[in-house]
Parts: sequence; structure tokens; C-alpha cells
Amino acid sequence: PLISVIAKMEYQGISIDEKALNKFSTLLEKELDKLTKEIHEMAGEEFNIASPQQTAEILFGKMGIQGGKKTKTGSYSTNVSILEPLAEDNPIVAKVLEYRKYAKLDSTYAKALPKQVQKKTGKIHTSYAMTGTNTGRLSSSNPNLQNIPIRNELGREIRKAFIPSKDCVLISADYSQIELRVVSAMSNCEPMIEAFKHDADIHTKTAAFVFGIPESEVTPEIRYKAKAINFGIIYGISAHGLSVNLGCSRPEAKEYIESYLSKYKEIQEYMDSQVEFAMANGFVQTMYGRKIYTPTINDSNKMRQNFAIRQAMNAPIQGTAADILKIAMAKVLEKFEALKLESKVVLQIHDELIVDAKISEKEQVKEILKDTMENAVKLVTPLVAEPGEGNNWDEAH
DNA sequence: TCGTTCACG
DNA sequence: ACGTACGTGAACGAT
Repeated sequence: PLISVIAKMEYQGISIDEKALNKFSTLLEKELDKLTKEIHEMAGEEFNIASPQQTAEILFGKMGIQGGKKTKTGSYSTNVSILEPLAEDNPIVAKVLEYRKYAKLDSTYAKALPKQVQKKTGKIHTSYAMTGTNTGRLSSSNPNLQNIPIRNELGREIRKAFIPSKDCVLISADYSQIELRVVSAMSNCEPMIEAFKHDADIHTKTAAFVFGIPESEVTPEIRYKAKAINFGIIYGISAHGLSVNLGCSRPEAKEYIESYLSKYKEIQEYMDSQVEFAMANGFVQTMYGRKIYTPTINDSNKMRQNFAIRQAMNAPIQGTAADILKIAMAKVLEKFEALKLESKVVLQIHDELIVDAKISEKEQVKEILKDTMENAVKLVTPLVAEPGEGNNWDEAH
């Protein structure tokens, strides 16, 4: 039932403001020119800043900055987690990071998207792979419209260039915390289900519950930790992963995990049962029965085995959430067509649907999206989807 | 074609 | 002692 839904989204496409993107690209390139000169000046020679290898030679060789991890090809790694801590003491590193940010936005988005506009429709048409991912999510390519910037202000300029058709607005509806809701339901974790039934702030609730303090005493810092552990649970928790994410020691991270799982004991039992099932069967399943294979679950190489163990914990959660949105999408299309609406679903981004909605239909569209997404399936945990509207994708979100 | 980096959920 | 948080795709440089 999803095939025709996907096909219609692909054919429909979405409009972009080419002029705005071209203008933004020009601005970025001006900044890049400036940064290039400054960086070369500071380095005392010209080199290709876009080459990680050359950048490593300059920073960690010539300039004698203390390098950290090496990549598997033997040169020093220059990724953001390495460079960020060095930026304060080394102005050139800060400039390289700034260069990277601008270069990414320009080459991947500002400069690239206008080239993808189809002559015939004046719109951008992505391709969705319906069976391309390990977990059952869709993927998007040529261009990938599932990784349009949102997390920082400069990047959001790209999102602002995605605009509605004539006499339309963009409506975006996204699931709130779908993966935590799914794991609470699949594990039948009573305290977490209760929190969602009261539509509480789940990270604050988690912090209070796990650390045994009243919610009024949950500081932003404690909430931040609880949030990181909640994320860790979804990913298939490891003390190391959590410690890197929180910037704390591994024993400390291990303590957090232990107190979390002793409080949310159904989640502990659920995770154990998933891993045990995978070891016996070589696969795990989503709530709706789709299998995800974990071939290295009994591998003698511990690293490969541990990877499969985390997959066995994560895949049913991510996969079930993916199933739910797929079911919702098919139902949304059914309703739009039954009501002969002209509004079109144009994008799917894992927990979010974007509709190019006729202004005259916008209230009806929001209602259908909210109702259909929230009731797409029946879980013991309520699902919540919130619609927003705007004259570009950034505003709609 | 592969490796590195970085954009998203 | 080692090396890892889950799932993707694109640009770019190096080979």
C-alpha cells in the first residue's frame, strides 16, 4: 500500500526559492574566500582546506598542535570532536571549523539544490528507497531531502528556501518522542507509559524517577543527562557511548545506566529478551513482524558481536517507529483522496510528514494529519503528533 | 572506489 | 588492551 504513496510524493515534488539559495551561496562563498586567505596566512602556506589529510599535516605537523586519534589510513583525524576542544587555544583550528561549516552548506545545499530543479515541473523531486535500510526506514537520494539543515541558525537558511506552491502553505506534522513511546509500549514499562499518558516532559520525568528526586529539583544539567540516557537506550546502550556523549568517565556512565535500568526494570528485561532472541534466531522483529537480521550476534569477534547486540536493541524500536509512520502515510493519502483534497504529501523525514496544502484546506489537513498519525496504530502508550504551518519549511516546523 | 567528514532523524 | 553509542546520503580528496 505504500508504493503508490511514495510514487505520488516523488512525482509531486517540492518548490524551492532558487533566488534565495543563490544569494545565500554567494554570501557563503564570500566568507569562504575570506577564511581561506586567513587560514593560509596563519599556516604560512597555501593548502587545500577541504582535504582532511592536508589539513592534518598543517595542524598536527607543521604547526605542532597536539593531535589526538588517528584514522585507519594513518593520518591524524580532523573531525569536529577532535578539533572542537583545540579551537579555543588555536585560532587556526577555529577558522578551519568555520570553513567546514560554510563549505558544507554551500556545496551540499546552497549550490547543489538549484541544479536539481526539474525543468518540466519547476520542482525538486527526490527518490525514496522503500527497502533500502536495515531497519525499515525510508532513505532519500538525488537529492537527499531527509538531511536538510535545522540544528543551527545558519543552516536553517536552507530550510527557509523550501516553499509552498501557489495558494498553498507548508504543513509539517511530526511525532513527539515516537521511539521512546514505542520502547515503553514494547517493553510494557509502566512508569514510562504513565509519564506519556500525562504527556509529561519525558526527560524531566526520567531524571526525577532515576535519580530519586522531586521534579522541582531537576536542574537543566540533570535533565540533560537523563535525555542522553534516554537516547542511549534507543541506540542500544553502552557505557562507552554514553560517556563520550556526556563527556564523563566510563564508570560514571555505567552507574547512570545501572540506576536507569534498575528503575525502568521492564526496559532491562525487554533489552535482555531481544538480545537473547537474536542469539537464538539470528534476527529480531518489529512489532508488526518485519525481521531485521543480526548475523554477527554470535561472532567470536567481540566488537562485531557487541555491534550486533546494540543493533538487536535498536532495530525493533527504530523499525517499529518506521512501520508506524508508513501505516500513517497510507492512511493520510486514503483520506485526502476520499475527500478529494488537492493538498499533497510531499516529504517524509522519519517521524515527520510535510504537506503542500491548499490554503482553503489547511485546517482540515492539520486535523487529518494529527488524527491519522496519532491513531495510525493502537499502542498502550499514546502517540502524539503536532502540526505546524508556514510559508516555508522552517516556519512550518 | 574508498575514506573522511558532516548534514539529518 | 581494544574500540563501539542506532539509522542514513553527498561532497570531496586520495588512490
